[in-house]
Amino acid sequence: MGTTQLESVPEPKYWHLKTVLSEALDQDFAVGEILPNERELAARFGVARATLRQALEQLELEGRLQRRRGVGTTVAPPRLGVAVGGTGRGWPSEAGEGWQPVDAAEGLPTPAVARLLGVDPQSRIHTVRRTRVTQGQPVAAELLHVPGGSVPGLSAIDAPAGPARARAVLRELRRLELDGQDRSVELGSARADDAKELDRLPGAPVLVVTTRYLTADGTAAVSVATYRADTCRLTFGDLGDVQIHPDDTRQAS
Amino acid sequence: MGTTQLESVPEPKYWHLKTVLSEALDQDFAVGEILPNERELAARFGVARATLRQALEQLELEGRLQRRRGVGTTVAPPRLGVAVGGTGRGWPSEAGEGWQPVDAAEGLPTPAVARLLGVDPQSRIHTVRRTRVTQGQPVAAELLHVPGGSVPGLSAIDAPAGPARARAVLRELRRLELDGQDRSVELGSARADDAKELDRLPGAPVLVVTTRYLTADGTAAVSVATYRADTCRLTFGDLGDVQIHPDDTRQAS
DNA sequence: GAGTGGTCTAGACCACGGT
DNA sequence: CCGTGGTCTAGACCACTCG
Repeated sequence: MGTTQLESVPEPKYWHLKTVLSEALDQDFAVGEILPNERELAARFGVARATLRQALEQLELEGRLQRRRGVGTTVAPPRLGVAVGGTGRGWPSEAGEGWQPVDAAEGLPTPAVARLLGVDPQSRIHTVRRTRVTQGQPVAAELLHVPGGSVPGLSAIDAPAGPARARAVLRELRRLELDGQDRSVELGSARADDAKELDRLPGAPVLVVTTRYLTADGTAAVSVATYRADTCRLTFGDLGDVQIHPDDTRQAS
Repeated sequence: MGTTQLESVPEPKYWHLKTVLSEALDQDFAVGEILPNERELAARFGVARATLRQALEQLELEGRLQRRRGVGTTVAPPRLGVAVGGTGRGWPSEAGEGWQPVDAAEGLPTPAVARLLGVDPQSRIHTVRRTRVTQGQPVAAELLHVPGGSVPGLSAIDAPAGPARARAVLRELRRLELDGQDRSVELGSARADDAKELDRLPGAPVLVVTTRYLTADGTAAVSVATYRADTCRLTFGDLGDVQIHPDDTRQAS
């Protein structure tokens, strides 16, 4: 009788821990505040550090925490709403939306890019690297692939490597008349070079946005942008303004 | 002299392991094939099981692997492209696109939902639960929130709990004239109930798609859909057909 | 019951950021 | 230099699936 049915379906420790921490974050901590270090938190909750870390990992994945080696764990601000534009907007903008051209180069496409572009894998393409910064924070790294054949003026570009060359390619690209766009979003993990641009460790979770730019002739360019999944909320339309608290967005009915 | 500079920037073991495994998956394994178990793989690569698991975790996050307790680790098929519709499509379809109504209930909104709907947190709303199935696989679980005030016929619904009631609410909803939509995508982790519908463990990575349905009167409904991040690629437009191999989509220029 | 992945422990050392 | 989070180990036990 007196026996209450405790843990009949024993919740994993890290899961329970995550819940407890999540509530503590809401109530007892302000954005930017530093949490006690992992060893102390683990001791305080009576678990191994690895278990505590599993809980922190989840919370970081949900955008609640930010961890930096050598510094500590801080409470993350709400995710930034970054607009990625509805279908059929237009060419990639130059200065707008925080995009910053980094460099451009010529080379062979990967099989997947060749397939997306609908070109011969052996044909040379131009690749523009851009970075997107919002409110001082790097949020995305992009590779924009343009087949040499789709833009006439491309081969004439003689700007030296660097932002100037990237801008030149983009300028040529915008001469074309755009018919529409195609977009897909999936989860990925940051490659070493992207991670560096995003100020994260390799393998960090990212949202990979693949965009096809279509003209009457077919696919004129393909962009693959990797957004920081921990700090970003991709918006299509006007939802960007609204504050969404990550944890109570969804509810049991 | 004879000393080659090995590991001058020592790559983490699990990262290197991931690369090796990734290549092995491309070359030596077919989709659906079962890998050796974790203990054997760890032994074969000379690492602790935890380290091996860290590599597997990443590969699963990228949609390359599928792990099921009691069964084993299998090679995952390419991600399913699931259409989530461009901005301004229309009301949620009933039978189309694999959506299946599950249930409907009345209750109070969470603060976040109330904010998205622009209603008083104390007002009662209807919540419809739906599941989306594609090619026999559950890919998404959705909660559709409808304020009682926005649809006149809603209070007259007397269908018993279950799919019939859900269909009734959707039917009433479709009477309204839709002005547009708003959408955002972010990373999250599956709540226990969603995880069950998606056939995953709680905490599994999901893509949370929040949609606002707008009429002349304001926000008529809000949908929060959680898609399996491991198996799904969300598509906006016509990109759904194209095969994208997860790993070589992005390249160094 | 045998075999699988999932959780957890108690340590150790490393890489990085600030002082 | 110290303190932080990041990696890694070698175990143990649990929960699940299936024959």
